[in-house]
Amino acid sequence: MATAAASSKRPAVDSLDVRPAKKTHWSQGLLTSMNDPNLVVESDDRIVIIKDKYPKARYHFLVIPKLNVPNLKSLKREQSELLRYMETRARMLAVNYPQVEFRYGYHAIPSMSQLHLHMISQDFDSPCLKTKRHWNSFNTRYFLESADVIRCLEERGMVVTMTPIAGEKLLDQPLKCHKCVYSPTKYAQTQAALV
DNA sequence: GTTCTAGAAC
DNA sequence: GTTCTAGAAC
Repeated sequence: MATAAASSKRPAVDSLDVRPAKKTHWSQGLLTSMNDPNLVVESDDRIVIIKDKYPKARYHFLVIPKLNVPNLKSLKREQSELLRYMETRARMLAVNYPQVEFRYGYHAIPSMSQLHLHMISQDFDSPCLKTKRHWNSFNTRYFLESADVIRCLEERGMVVTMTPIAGEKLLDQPLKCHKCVYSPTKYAQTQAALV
């Protein structure tokens, strides 16, 4: 009786399952972001383009295939067309930013699961760009040009990247300007302060 | 991937 | 004192 009374008073919304979604491991975050309307900027039957949650430049997007493709290693030769399509969609989006220079590529050893093509403007002006590793992930060979990845897949039937150790080595390299010879050292910083 | 923080380095 | 770094947690 008491139970029946309580349940009859309960508003309809309570009958919906409002339990929070199961916690997923952080490395699966892209699969969540793909479905976040606040992040999605383009979408069709094959791909989703989202804003990077922690943009490392003024414009930083990720093109993600809807097909489950965990990483570069899992790509088969037949899927080079998908990679071409991802780059094409990225370049189509870039048309909206005629004055902005972009690069299109993949991280050699990404931390997040699900293949994602970075489309990043070359200003690298962002409060989220905080560490040497951030910089080097876009400005050393750690950043694999989309065209090179596609060529490799088509010529060799697989994407050849590098070992995690080789990746770490690149991320740990000294900072170096992507436009000129400048390399910020303690000495250079001291001299700059004196000028 | 990010954030936080303790200890090292400056 | 401040800054940098590596490790753990998320």
